[in-house]
Amino acid sequence: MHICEHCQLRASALFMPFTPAELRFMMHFREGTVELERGGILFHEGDSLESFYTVHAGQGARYKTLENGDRQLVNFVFPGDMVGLAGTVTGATTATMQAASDMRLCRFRKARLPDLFTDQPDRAYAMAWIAAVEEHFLGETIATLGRRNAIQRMSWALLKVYQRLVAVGLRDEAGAVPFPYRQSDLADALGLSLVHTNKTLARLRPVVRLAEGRLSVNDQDALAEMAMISGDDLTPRPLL
Amino acid sequence: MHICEHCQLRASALFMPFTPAELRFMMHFREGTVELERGGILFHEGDSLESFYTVHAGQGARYKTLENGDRQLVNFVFPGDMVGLAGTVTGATTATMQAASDMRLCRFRKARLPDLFTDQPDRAYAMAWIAAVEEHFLGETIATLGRRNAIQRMSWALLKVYQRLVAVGLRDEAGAVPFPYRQSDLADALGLSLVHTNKTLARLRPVVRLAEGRLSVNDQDALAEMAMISGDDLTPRPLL
DNA sequence: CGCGGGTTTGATCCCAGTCAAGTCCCGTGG
DNA sequence: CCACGGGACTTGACTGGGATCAAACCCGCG
Repeated sequence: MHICEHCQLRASALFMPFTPAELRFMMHFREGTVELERGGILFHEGDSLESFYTVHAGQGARYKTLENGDRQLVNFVFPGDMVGLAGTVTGATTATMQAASDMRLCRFRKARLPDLFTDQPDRAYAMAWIAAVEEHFLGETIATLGRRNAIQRMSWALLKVYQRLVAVGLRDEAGAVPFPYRQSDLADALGLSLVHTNKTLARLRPVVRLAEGRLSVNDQDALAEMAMISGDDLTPRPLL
Repeated sequence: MHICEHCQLRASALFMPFTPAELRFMMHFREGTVELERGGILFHEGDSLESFYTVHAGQGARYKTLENGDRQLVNFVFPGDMVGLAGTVTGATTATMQAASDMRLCRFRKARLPDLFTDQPDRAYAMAWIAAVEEHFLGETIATLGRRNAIQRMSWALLKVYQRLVAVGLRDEAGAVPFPYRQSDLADALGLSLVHTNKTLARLRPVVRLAEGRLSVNDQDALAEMAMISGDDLTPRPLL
């Protein structure tokens, strides 16, 4: 399931293929691409958007800023993801979208969204599917923040990120995946302080390492180890 | 935005009205109603559903059960809400849906979902809208669990529940709304222990009371007070 | 060489979890 | 009629995980 055949190239492991007719339609539907440099902001929380996007390359994060000034990261954004749909449909994005590395995104006009639904009911169905998957992840995040302790949260997050990046084909020979986020990003994602985030990472160092913008896992056993720690089993999930 | 004109009767304050043609279509699309008694389970996490539902009356909750056995409530479910869509689209629900009071729901066949998208693009758009609103709530929940302390979480949750139930017209003369949940439900929703939930409620008692299945707020000032405590302002949100 | 962003480590404190009792209330059965 | 039990709620005492404060360290850069 996907919206952009272009971004789908990178995310092919995740999504079903397009028919030629759909491809032509999508090429037409797409408005262009957007380049975003590390740290760049695609939209702010509350913005009303004229476009939504799919991620072609690079990684980012969506976060909310609370009244007292601190940040809660809502999710990481990876190649193949769709962002900003809420901002076009409801007139206000629910979070700020920022690039953690240089990114390239495909842009789609809001105005043509009804056309998409009318002309391609399958695409509308795909969007329902994507929304459902998104909801699944947010639900897991809620469970993690609500009920797991620091080391469980950390291994859960790193495991999910790793699996996701492997799925989109970004694992290198050494078994590492790109990880442009800072420890403070992880802290804000997991609801931990920066200091405790660091100490927790130290405890996990025998299993997983974070260095030079890469996340590397020692071996397959390490993955199982992380799953064990996080309290998440390795049985392949039906979604994603 | 809504899917069921029947449930919309209860939730009319929230949703836009149907056209007569849509009404005829929806009546046909709906398969029937479901009665659920207090404690009853509509579906379990992981179930593949043949139907999804809208809530006509009563309240419930969606929760996940973790490996270690404890529960994380993902969201409360109120009249006008749609539940189980993910279970029909992706083949696996993301959480268990349980009734906190007796409930009546409207049921819609999965098999007819593509028809809905094809025949009524507006309805498809409505579903995107609903998904976006849902995502908004889940994001707020994540921010709350990640970054707020016990008393902030509690007043945030009670305020949201209260506002929501007022919006669907369930406030009585005394300014109270039905609240069939137990303190342990609140605990599981907010990621707190039952004991601390109770103590936090005690601290909030000058402002808000929970008794006999009702949630009552002293006055308008109390609402502002809760908003202040929770760190959430009272400015009306664009999304409900 | 100084500076700033990111990371690391140690010391201390406090919010919330855990354990333990006890109350209130209602339904059931002797 | 009262004893019993179980579910929801309450309250107190103790403990610990993670927040906070503080200080380095490392490294690339002007």
